[in-house]
Formats: sequence, structure tokens, C-alpha cells
Amino acid sequence: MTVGVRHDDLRRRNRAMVLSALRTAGQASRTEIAGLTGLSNSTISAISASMIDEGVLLEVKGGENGLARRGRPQVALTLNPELASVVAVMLTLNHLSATMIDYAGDTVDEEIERLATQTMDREALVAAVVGCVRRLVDRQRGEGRRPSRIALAVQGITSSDSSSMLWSPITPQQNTPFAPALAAAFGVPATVENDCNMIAMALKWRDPVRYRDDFFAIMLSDGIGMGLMTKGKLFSGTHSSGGEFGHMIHVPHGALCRCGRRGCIEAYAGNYAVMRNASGGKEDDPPAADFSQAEMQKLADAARAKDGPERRAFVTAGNAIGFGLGSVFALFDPAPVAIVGPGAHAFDILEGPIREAIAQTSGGAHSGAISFEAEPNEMPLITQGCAMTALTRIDDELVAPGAVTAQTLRGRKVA
Amino acid sequence: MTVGVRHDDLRRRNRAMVLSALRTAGQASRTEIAGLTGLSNSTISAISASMIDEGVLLEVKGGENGLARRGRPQVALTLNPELASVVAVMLTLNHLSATMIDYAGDTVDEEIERLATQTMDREALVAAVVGCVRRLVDRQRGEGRRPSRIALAVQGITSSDSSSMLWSPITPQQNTPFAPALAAAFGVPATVENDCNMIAMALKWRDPVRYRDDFFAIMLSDGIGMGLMTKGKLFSGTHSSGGEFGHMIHVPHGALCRCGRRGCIEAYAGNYAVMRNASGGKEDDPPAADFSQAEMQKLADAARAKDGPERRAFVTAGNAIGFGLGSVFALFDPAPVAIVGPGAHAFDILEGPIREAIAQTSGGAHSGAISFEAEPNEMPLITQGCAMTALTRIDDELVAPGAVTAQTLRGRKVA
DNA sequence: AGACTTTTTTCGAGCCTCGAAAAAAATAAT
DNA sequence: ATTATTTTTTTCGAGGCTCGAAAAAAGTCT
Repeated sequence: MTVGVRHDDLRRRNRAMVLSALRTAGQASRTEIAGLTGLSNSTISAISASMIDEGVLLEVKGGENGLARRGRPQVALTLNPELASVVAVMLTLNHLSATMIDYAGDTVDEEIERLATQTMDREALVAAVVGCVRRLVDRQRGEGRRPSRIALAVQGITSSDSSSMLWSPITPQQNTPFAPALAAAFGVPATVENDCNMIAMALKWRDPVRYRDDFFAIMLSDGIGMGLMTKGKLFSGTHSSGGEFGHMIHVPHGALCRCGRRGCIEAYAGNYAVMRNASGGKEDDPPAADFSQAEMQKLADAARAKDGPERRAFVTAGNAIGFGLGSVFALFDPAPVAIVGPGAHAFDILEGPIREAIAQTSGGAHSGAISFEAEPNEMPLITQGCAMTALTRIDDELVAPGAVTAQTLRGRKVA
Repeated sequence: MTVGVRHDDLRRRNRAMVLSALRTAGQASRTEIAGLTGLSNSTISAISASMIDEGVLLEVKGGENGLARRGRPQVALTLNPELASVVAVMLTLNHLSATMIDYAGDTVDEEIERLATQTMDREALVAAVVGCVRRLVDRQRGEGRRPSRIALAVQGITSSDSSSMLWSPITPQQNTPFAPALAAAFGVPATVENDCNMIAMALKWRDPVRYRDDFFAIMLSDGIGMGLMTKGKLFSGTHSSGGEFGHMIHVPHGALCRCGRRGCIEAYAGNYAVMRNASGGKEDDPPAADFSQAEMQKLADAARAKDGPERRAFVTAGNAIGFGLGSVFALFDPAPVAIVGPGAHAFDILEGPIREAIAQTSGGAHSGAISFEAEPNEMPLITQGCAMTALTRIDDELVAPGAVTAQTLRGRKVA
């Protein structure tokens, strides 16, 4: 049983709505906000007055648009970038970055690091992440900035309470509790997120026309992941991040996957699988380590040039992805797909086989109508998704309930 | 952008909460309701007073429980069965039933009919459904009862706006708009629902301990369907009912399915597939018509008796279901599974192969921990699910907003 | 019969949203 | 230059809703 709606919830919700409207629109006048939220002008006036008072919102002075209309001019409101900041951390294979983003969503500073994730033990991994964030935070302390929240995106499976990385291809370590470590080190809430989910979040922010309520973000790299937006909300499993597209079964008892099982989609479409198939390897050959982008590029060029094992490997990969999507469409119904990550460089060779496979599944009727888009550069998306996730959490958990003002937050830690 | 929370929404929501609490608990005192909803005693007192006044709720007179405690005795409230009623219609292969259920959820009357669904054209099918409901409604008009809502459950794919049956194995007709026809014939809102979704709804009502927030209901019959509860809410596709488990791909380019495609789970685990495999048919053999329960029973007995083609057919079926569940678990995470429908009679032979297959998938780690339960008799579940769906819609759309009182509803049509 | 206990109702306080009206701040017209 | 017009924003009072405290109600226990 959900708990009843109390009276103060009402104000909290409507404040959250105003914040959300401004976060999407960037800036908007009181009247526009009233239109967006469906609340009355008087209510918006009251809410925005108190939020300006708290230092959450700013009136945009002077920045008038050229066309001067008759009547009292609208005065735009924005989120106060100085109210708070968050750190978005991205941990991928041999790569670590921490980005500080202000409350309005603009990047302030960044710290990047290479590291050998596959050979580090759990403590070293956690220490590296904490250290990277530490350097960023220390550098920004001089500017009077302190993050209010930290979000870490990792490849692999995360727990549904966003506290731990349960499993990841970038390390043999399991159940790594990054969130508590970060929370303890910096005295602020921290979460661990799945990279593909963050990509989906970012796509929704970047291109809300194409990626609105329902879409799939497929990440092609060594592994294969999926971020899934359904009905405007990020889909997640009941215990974990879920959406483990790469480990749906493509061929029962089929090719050996990096996860130790057989027949996963990844075992046909992951980088290592394409490489294995192109080089005449057998399905039982153990998955090799990660390949450079240059190697994959060479393979793709060979596939483009002429028929041969390389092209057949990409066809196999595309088919695996297509049949997998077909099964996903059977469950969720067809929706636009974004192909993200290094594998998107080869999207021109993959698209045909993907569509061919989908056409043989229950989503097939619409296979022509499904929109695909390729975006090879996944890293900025992951970081942006992380930032937005953290910022909207601050909106909902701190700012909307009124727990936070510029005074309580500036330079001080938040419970 | 969702619309802001207005002031009157507050009352509406809290009324809905009280209704939902009573619908789940059957009866409860004001104090108990306050505990369940988290609202204060005074609020519950006010809400229940006005609802009693409207004729929505009844005080249970006299019916005291044996153990008399000290203090003023609690007086239980219930939903007034006379406030309204709904008709739950179930259309399956060659079978049609309409059941009238009162506002408290108890069955009042029923009308059953056999018909040849596969050879009827669209108009005849719609007419049959309307006719069956008509007989029930006419008979009950004498008692002063008029339904406030009609819900129809069908096998197959329904539109996400619940207006039409998009596709169903019980008829060659497509896009049959049952809901508008029923709505026009009886002047009340009508919806078309997927049978497996209704089963999931019913399971949640029947056994809320086992089937709470997350579970899967797999229906085994000629076709294979799935109803899916995630986070306490019925899962549905974005355009259709979704959850087309039976048409996820088990083996690419595999056995011929009733849907005309190849390799669907159904093409290995549907009744016709088991029959085809057991009788030495080939994968390309066109799917035969529906089989009697007796025939399937004989097959199962043969499989139990000794190794042979029959047993192998059931193993194949179980494996297909298991691998499919594995893929579903990869997306949604593992959760309890209910095996419903005629196929559940053979659950004893299927369970082993199902678990064996799951063990080879990413949900495999927990394959032993996943709870399975078999319930061969699906029809009462479908009807109950339909009734509950219709009743909760009345709660939310008519009673909670206060649009309905015993006066406005009794014997008159509702807009 | 009176004390005690628990449930339910009553009452006033405190918020919140809304509509209407007023105020503010600009442009257009005279 | 001044007035009229237009549009945005604020102010103000009305009406609802929930809540806590106190009162009333309806029993059991001694």
C-alpha cells in the first residue's frame, strides 16, 4: 500500500514540477512554467518567489530576446548554477574520468585517468575511483565548490539500490560497493549506475523529439548492453540494473561467451566475437581480450571491401542483434533504436543484417519503420546521463522538499 | 510534462487509497484503514463519512468477531456490493462466457456459450460477444442491476488503449474493435484485455504473499502467453499488450510457428508443437489445429511412462520455455513464475527441462531459487482478473472523483 | 455503577491552490 | 509628452483539505 497524500506533499510535488520544467527548458518565464505544469499563475508566482528567496532559482536580468512585444515583458527564470554541483564518474575498461557539473548542468571541471582495471584488486579499484574524484574535488574546493552528490557509471550489472557494481567485464571483481566508499569519502550520497541506462537518460535530454517516451539504446563494444526507456521512465530490473540484452540467448548451446555461458548475443556480436569469427576461430575458442579500435576498423574495412570471413562475421553479428531486438520487441513493442559505442562505426555494415533478422521476428511487420541511429562516441553521453541522474535526484530529494537553500549548501556538506 | 497536482486531486487520491485498501482487505475499520494508508484518523473519518453518505461504503452491523477486547469496538467498513456491477467477458477458442460481478467482487450471474470462433467473420464474432452479454444483462435487469463497465479478455494481442483485439489465435480476424461495440451496445465504458495480463492480475489478488510486486504468469495452451507484473504494476507494451513471450525467438530460422514465422518459443512448446514433435513430425510441418485435452493427456502419460519421442517432445518444450525465461530474466531479473493453463497438467514433466535450460542462462545462478507453481485451471483466473481490472477502474475513475453515488448509479447509465 | 480503554467524531489551526483584481512594466497611439 | 493598451506578475480573499488535540461514544473490567 502506497502511503496517502499529505498536505505538504502537494507543495513538494509542485515544486518538483517547476524544477523539472526548468531543467528541461533551460529557462522559462513564470507564465511559461504555468503553461507547462498546468498550475495557476498565482501558484507559480508563490513557488518561484520562495525558490528565488532560497537561492534555487535566478531571474535572468537583461537577457531579453530581440523581438520586443507589447505588454510587460516576461522575465525568464533559470536554475542557479551555483546552488549545488555533482560529480559524474565514468569507469570503463582501463579508463576513469570524473566530471564536475554545476546545478544548471554545465561542466565545470574534469579529471581523467588511465588505469589497468583488469588486473587491479577490489580495494585498488575503489581507491582509484575515490582518488580521481578526490583530485577533482580538492581542485574545486578552492573555488568554493563542493559536490552534493556523486554518480558513477560502470559497464555491467549494478544493484537495483544503486549501491554496488555486481558484475562488470572490466574487472574480475564482483560486488564492488563503490557507492558506500564514495559516500564515506566525501560525505555525500553516491550511486552506481549502469552505463547503458545513463546513455538512455542522456539521449532523452539531447534529442527529446526522437527519444521521448519509448526507445532502446544498444551499446556495442567488447560487450553488448542496453538502456531502455519505457513510458518515459528508465527501465530497470527488480534486483539489478536489468536490461542485460547481451546475455539474452541467441542460439541455445551456441558460441562461448565471455560470461562463461553459451549462445549469448554477445558471443556473436561483441567485438571479440566478431574478431573470433572473422579470423576463422571456432565457437568454442575462449574469448580474447579487448581489441583496439584500429583493429576493429581494419576488420570493418575488409568487410566493406569484399565478401569473405570478415563480412560474414559482421552479418552474423548483425543477425544476432536483430533477432535479439526482435525478441525484445515481442516483449516491449517496437520503438526507435540508438546504436551507441565503438561498434556504431560499423553500423553501415550491420544495419542490413539487423533489419533482415528483425524482419523474421514478430516485430518484423514494422521492420522498415523502425528508426535506427548510430552514435559512436558514447563517453560524453554516459557522463551527461550521470549528471542528469544526479541532478534530478537533488531536485527531487533536496530542493523540492525545501531541505536546501543556497546558504545550507554552499560549501557545506549535506546530510 | 505531467500536470501539476491541484488541490482537489488530493481528496481524490486519498479516497482512491481508501477504496484500494478496502478492496484488498475486504473489510476494515476506520482505524485499520488509517494504518494502512498512513492518513490520520480524522481524515479517514471524514472520507468514510462522505462515502457512506454516497452509498459507496457500508458499515458492517453486528458482525463482530468473537474476541471482545476492551474499549469501543471497531466497526468494519466494506464496499457496498450494490453500488455498481461489472461484466467480465472471456473469449477463448470456441468458448465465450460473461460474468456479472458486484462492486464487492462477488459473482452474481453468469452466461456461457460455445461458438466456432475460427470460422466466424468479424461481425459475427462481435455480435456473439454482444449477444452473450445482452442475455446476461437482460436477465439481471429484472433485479435492478446494470453494469457500469465491461471488460473482455481475449487470447492474443490487444491494443494498448484497450479498445481492440489486434491479433488472436482464435480467429483469422484482425483488429477487431470489441470495446467500441460493447460500449455502444450497453452505454458503458468497455475495454479489451490480454488474457495473460488478467491472469497476472488475478494471481496478485489471490495470493498476494507469493505474487506481490514481481512475477511472471506463463500460460501454456495451444499458444504461449505471458502476463508480467513488475514493481507491482502490470507490464504492457507501448502500442499493444506486449509480453509476447511465445513469439520471442528460441532458435533462429527454426521450427515453423503458427504465426508463420520460424523459431518462436511457441513453435517448440505450444500444444501443436509438442504434438508435432512427439508424432515424429518435421519442423516444417504446418501447425495442426487445436487438440483435445485428452490427447495432450495421453501424450503426457506416454512421456511419463518411458523415454521416447513423447518424452523428448516435452523436454524440447521445457527447454524452449526455460531458455525463453532465461532471456526474460536477463531483462527483468528472476522472479516467481506461475505456469497456468492446460499445459500446467504436464508441469511435472516440464519442470526439469525448464530448470535445466534456465541454469544455462544468465539467470542461471539462481535457477534453483526460482519458485514455480502450476495452476491448470486458467478460466476462473481470467474472469477474476477482468473483474478486478474493471472494478479498480471504477474505483479510480468514478468513485474516487466522487462522480458516482448510489443514487446516480442505481439502474441508470453512467457517462 | 463507576473506572478504564479504545474507537470515532468534532473543532480549530495551518497550508495550499485558485480566481479575480490590482499592480507593474513595457509598447502603441494620440 | 501623455494616455491607452497589452501582457506579466503579484496580491488578496475564498474555499478545501489534512492534522493534532480534545471530546464524545461505546464497549469491557472491577
